[in-house]
Amino acid sequence: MIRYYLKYRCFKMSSNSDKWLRLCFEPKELQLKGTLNGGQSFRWKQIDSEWIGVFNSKLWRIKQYEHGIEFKVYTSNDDEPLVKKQKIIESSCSTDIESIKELRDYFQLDFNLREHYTQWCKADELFNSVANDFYGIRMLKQEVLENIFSFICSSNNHISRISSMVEKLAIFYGKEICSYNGSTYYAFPTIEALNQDGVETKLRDNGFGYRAKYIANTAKIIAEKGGNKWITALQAMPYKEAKSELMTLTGVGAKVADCICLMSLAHTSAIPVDTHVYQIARHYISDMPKQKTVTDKLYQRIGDHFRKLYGPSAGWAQTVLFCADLKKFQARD
DNA sequence: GGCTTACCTTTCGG
DNA sequence: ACCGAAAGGTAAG
Repeated sequence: MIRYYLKYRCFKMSSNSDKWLRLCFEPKELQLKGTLNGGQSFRWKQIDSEWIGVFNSKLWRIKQYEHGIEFKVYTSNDDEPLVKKQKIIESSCSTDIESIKELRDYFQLDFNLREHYTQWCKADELFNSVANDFYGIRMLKQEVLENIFSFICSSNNHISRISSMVEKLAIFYGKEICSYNGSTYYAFPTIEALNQDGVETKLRDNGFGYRAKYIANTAKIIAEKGGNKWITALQAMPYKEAKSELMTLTGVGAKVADCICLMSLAHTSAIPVDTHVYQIARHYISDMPKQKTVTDKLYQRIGDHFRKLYGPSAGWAQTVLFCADLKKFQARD
């Protein structure tokens, strides 16, 4: 068993509250652009040299630099419990350590990416050919609820439109975090907020199309199954069980369920087979049937192929191929 | 089990 | 500028 080590160091850039914190790691462990802009999360935008986005009900500004990343985090003040506020006054560094931990979890920095890249390069020529250009692409560990509703929005849809839909969900039903640089940022909504009357109508009026019903129904189903308790139970399930549980939700089929398993439940071998992956798979599998649609059987077969090729973290490897495939068609930057 | 069709709307490309 | 097609699919028959 190989143990992986990464070096983390944190220090303040200045002593006042408006400080940048640093998270250091080996080169090529994380590329912000490929990771945040690769179609996993729809809530990040690049402004000048920094990435701005929301997760865990906080606003994060993150910059890549030579030996890691620098970041600032903003929380809404009014919901901090008194005890926590006192704690902040006593020791501002404790929140810094919490922030660092949250960020490490979000980027899953305990996963040694470079070692895996080396293995995937050996295992597969196509991976090897894109690995240099698409280094440092990680799976994020996202909030489960955001992940579920984001990918319900993703069906038959463009990334640009998905992003605007997720933003609308946050604006309509999420709690305000803060304003920064002329924009107001909102947390992703709770299940209670999404399970109100009138959600379907409002979303339909705002261009969600048939997904409005999926979202309203799914919110209802999750609430009836116990809301956050259901989420906790889901997080404890093994991959197959979690996948079939997710597929009981409206608008969640095999592909979306696998996205959620991979991107927020840490099931590293889940392979979401979409049109891109299907096209990629055609290059690998010689006797691939000429069907236009992906049947259940074919879906399974394609996933198994990549799992055999890349091993237990095949989902991570496949995401790198997906990013490479995405960028091929948008080489405008 | 596999195949077809409808589904909403926006964005993209010719 | 206009218009058809595609867009990280799913559900129903």
